[in-house]
Amino acid sequence: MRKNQIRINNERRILAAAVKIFAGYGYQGATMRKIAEEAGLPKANLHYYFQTKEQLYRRVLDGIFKDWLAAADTFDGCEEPVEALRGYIETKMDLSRKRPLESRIWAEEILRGAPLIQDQLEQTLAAWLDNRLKRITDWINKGTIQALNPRILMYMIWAVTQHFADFESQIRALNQQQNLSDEQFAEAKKQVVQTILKGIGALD
Amino acid sequence: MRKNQIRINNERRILAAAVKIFAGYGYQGATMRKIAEEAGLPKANLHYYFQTKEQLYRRVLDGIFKDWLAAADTFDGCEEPVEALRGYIETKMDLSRKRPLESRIWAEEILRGAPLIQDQLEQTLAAWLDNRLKRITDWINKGTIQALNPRILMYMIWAVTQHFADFESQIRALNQQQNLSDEQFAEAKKQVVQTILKGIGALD
DNA sequence: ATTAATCTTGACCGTTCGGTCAGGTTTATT
DNA sequence: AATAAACCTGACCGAACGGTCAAGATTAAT
Repeated sequence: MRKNQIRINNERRILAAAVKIFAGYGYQGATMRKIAEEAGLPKANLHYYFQTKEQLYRRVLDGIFKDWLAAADTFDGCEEPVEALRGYIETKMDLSRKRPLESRIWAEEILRGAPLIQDQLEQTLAAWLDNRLKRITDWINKGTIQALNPRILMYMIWAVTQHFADFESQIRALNQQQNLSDEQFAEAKKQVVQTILKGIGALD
Repeated sequence: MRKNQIRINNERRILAAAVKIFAGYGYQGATMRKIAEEAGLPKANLHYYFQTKEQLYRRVLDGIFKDWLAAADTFDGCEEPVEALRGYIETKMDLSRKRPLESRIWAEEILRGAPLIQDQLEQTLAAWLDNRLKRITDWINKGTIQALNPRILMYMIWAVTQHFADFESQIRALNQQQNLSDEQFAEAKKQVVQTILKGIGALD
């Protein structure tokens, strides 16, 4: 057996359990006992791998942040606004649907004022955003999309794409107590892309 | 002095403090001690007016829900989609800007799966939404806006209008650590209205 | 086979939580 | 002025929290 395998396996189990519990109860509402129970390990064992609750939470947030940024590849891979934005919006919505727990943990952290990830927002995310804003500005200068504030466009895209994960329980309550089916979600994705692209003058 | 005035005054003080603390720390993170300190009252006094933390929280949520629905008046007052939707989006964004704490409390409750307000969502909000969906469907049938799923349109509007309150700390981190100025917010409002209305074929 | 390193865990600790309560004070009613 | 009702609050309670630790079990290195 590969060395460190025990550590690798147990850290993975604990992190998976932590995602579930942090998403379901929030940082304060989550307890090390609940996470331990979900992971099927004694509580003291969690503290062997992650010294404090905050360290465990930080590791969870780090993983989410990486996925968040990785979703940007689609944006960069295309030259024209229609493909780039469609790809980015669809990737982001798919990510929110596939991993709603992570989306909710992120949302709660921001809601609480981003006490632990402010630095990453101000540095990594701000730099990431600046690069994309330049590309949007280029499209505006070329006349491919209409004149607008690119920053606000990105906020709109983030808002809509994450809404379907973060407000899932509200959407479910308004959808005969059923989660969106794959068909409904595909329709939503299509309409979101259509509305935004048309709304910025990239279509029609 | 009007009778009950003491109760009225103190309940108001406690509710105002509770909004601040619940918004800043979440339901679990908020403590009766913090709320009491914020209100400038002994903790035992809070329990005299609100027997439990959950009852206090419910009263806060009730107040938020009423404002939420009241913002719909603009939607109903206008016949044509451009005025109705512009009015609704602007009212909703103004409300989020004026009372971001309430918006965040609502968002956190939904994030946690709406444990306390599921009934209100499934009944009051669902009925409210159905009426508005009918009006949107009428516009589609008249050809005033293009064919789309009205439910998804409403989700998009909710997502974007609340984003500026709920994700304020993220927006601030990406805006040179400054909250949006009144001018920036007015620009955002204008662009959101423009993009959505154009995106559904109500403009141009 | 022996030693060292890593892993496991029940029992325990100080702190803080939501909530209670008795007894005093203030306000309203007659 | 007397009584009742409403209001106030320091001290306290059991439960649950994050975290610790010593001692044993397992795995890796020699």
